[in-house]
Amino acid sequence: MPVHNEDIAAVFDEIADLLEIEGDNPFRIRAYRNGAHTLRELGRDVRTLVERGEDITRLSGIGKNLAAKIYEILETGHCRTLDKLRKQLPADLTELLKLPGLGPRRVHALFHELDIHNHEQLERAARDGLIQHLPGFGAKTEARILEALQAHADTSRRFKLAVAGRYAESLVAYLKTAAGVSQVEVAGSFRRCRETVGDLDILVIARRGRSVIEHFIAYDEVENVLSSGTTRATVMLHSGLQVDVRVVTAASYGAALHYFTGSRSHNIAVRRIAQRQGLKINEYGVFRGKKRIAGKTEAEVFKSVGLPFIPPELRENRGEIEAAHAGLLPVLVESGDLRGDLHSHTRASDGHESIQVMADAARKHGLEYLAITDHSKRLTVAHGLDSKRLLAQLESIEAFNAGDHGVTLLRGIEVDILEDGSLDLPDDILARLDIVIGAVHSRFDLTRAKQTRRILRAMDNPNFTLLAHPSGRLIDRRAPYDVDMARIIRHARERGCFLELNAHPERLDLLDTHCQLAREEGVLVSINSDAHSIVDFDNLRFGIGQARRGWLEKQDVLNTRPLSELRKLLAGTR
DNA sequence: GCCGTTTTCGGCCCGACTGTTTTCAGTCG
Repeated sequence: MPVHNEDIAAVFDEIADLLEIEGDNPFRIRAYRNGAHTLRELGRDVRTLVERGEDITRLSGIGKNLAAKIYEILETGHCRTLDKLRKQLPADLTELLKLPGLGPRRVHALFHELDIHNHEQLERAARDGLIQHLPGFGAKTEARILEALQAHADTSRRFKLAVAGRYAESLVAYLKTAAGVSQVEVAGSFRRCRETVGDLDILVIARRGRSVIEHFIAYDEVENVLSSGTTRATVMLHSGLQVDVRVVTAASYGAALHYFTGSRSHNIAVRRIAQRQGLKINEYGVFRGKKRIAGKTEAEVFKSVGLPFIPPELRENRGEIEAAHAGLLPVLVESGDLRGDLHSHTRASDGHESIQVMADAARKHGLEYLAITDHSKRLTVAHGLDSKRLLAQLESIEAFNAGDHGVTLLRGIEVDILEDGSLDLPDDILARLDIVIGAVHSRFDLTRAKQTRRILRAMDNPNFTLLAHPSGRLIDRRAPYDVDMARIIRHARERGCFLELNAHPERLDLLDTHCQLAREEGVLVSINSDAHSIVDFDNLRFGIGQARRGWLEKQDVLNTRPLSELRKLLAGTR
C-alpha cells in the first residue's frame, strides 16, 4: 500500500486538530499544520525522496521530529503519536471542528463537559437546550449550531474558477455603483488563479466603509448575511457561494490587496520577515512603530521588506519567498505569449464547427497556428476518426493551408492510448501527421503501476508528440487516474516529448505542482484549449493562470514558439 | 515542533466580527 503525501498530511492535520482540542502549545500545533502544508504542496512523493536517500529535513517546516514521523508512517503505515491521541480522544471528535462556529475551545468544552463527540450527540444536546448553559456558550450559539448541523451537507463546496468568475463579475459591477467607491478588486484564491475557489474575497476602496457594506448586503443574490460590520461583511449567495467584502481607503490599497489575496501561508511568511526587521504588516499598511511606511501598492509592501513584487499566482509559500530573496523569481508566461494552440476538435469528431470556422476563430484570438486534433476511432461516442476519415481530413487541412488565411493549421490527431499502451491508429498513418496527441479515455481504474506503464509505453511510440490532459480528472466530477506523474515527467524528458496543460476549466491538468516539476526537468508544456467550439479559445486564459501557478516562463511553454521553431521541435520528437 | 540578518534559545502574523461578556474569548480569514 503506497503512502502518498496526502496520507501523511492528513495524519499531521489530525494530530494538530486533536492537540488543539486538548489545548496544547499553539506553536507545536502550527508546526504540524505547516508540515502538512509542505507535503501537500511538494509536487512529488516524499516517499520517493526518502527512497533516494535525500535529507527531508531540508524541506521547510520539516524538522527532526516530523521527519521521524514521516519515516515511521512510510515504514509502518501508522503514527504512534496519533494512535496515542486517538486513545485519549474519540476519533470522530475532529468532525465537530468542521462546523462553522465551532473551534477547538468549544469542541473541548462539548466533549469534556457533556461527552459530546459526534453530530448526533451534538444535535440531541442542542435540541435539549443543554449547550447554552455551558460557559462561553449561549442561546444564539446553540441555535447556530443547530443551523450548521442542518446545513452541513454543502459547507465544503468549492466552485470552479470559471464559475466563480461569472458570479464575481456581476457582483463587482454592482459594488462599483455604491457611493464613494473608487475601486473593486477580486482577491483571494480567485486572484491567485486556483482551479477552484471556496469563496470570493472582494476588496473595495472607499472613504467610508459602512455605506458600502450596507449596499453589499442588500445585493439581490444574497441569501443570508453571516456577519457585517463597518469595514467587512460576509454573506452567502443563493448559489451557495460565500463572499467576503473588505473596505479600506486608498492609502491602504496595496497592503489590503496583499492581505486579502493570500495565501494565508504566504502572508504569514511575509509578515514574519517584516517582524524580523522591526516592522509590522497588517491590511492597512507596513508600520514601523506607529508610522506607516508603505501600503499604497503591493509593490511598495514587498519593497518595504526587501522583496521584489511576487505575482499572485506564486503566493502559496511554496518557495516563492526564497526565490524572491535570491532574485530567482520566474518571469511568468502571459496570455500574449501564446502563438498557437495544439489541441482542437472539429465536427469530424465531437467538435461543433468546421475546420475553417475553428481556424478563423483561432486567428481572431491572435494565434498563428492551430493543430486540428480530432479523436481516433476507439472513442466511438465522439465519432472518432479511422485511418480513412483521417486521411480525408488531412487533405482538407492541406487545401486550407494552400490559401492565405492568416493562420496555419497543423495536421494532428488526439489518439486513444489503449489499455496495453498501444495507440489507436497504425504507425504509418500517425507518421504522416505533424502532431500526435496521446490521451487516456478508458480504463481509468487501472492500478498505479499499470496505468503508469500504459502511458510510458505510449510515449515510447516514435510518433508520439504530446500527452493530453495527463491526469484525466474532471474537477468535482471525476478523480484523476492513479499514475506516477513524476515518473511520466522524467520519461517525457528522456523520450524528448511534451506534456499538455489542458486549459479547459474543468480539467486544468497538469496540476500546478506538476508544471513546476516539468520545468525543473526541462520538459516543455503546451497550454492547449482542447476547443470543441469557437468560444473555447477563451479558456486559454485559465491555462495561462494554471501555468503561472506552476512557475512556467514563456520559454517553458511549447506553443509560445513561432511556427518554424515549433515545427523543428515537433520533428525532433521523432 | 521549527528555526536562525536577534542562530542552539526564545520567540512564533494580525485584525474584524460575534456573542457572551461588562473587558474579552473564540472563531475566522
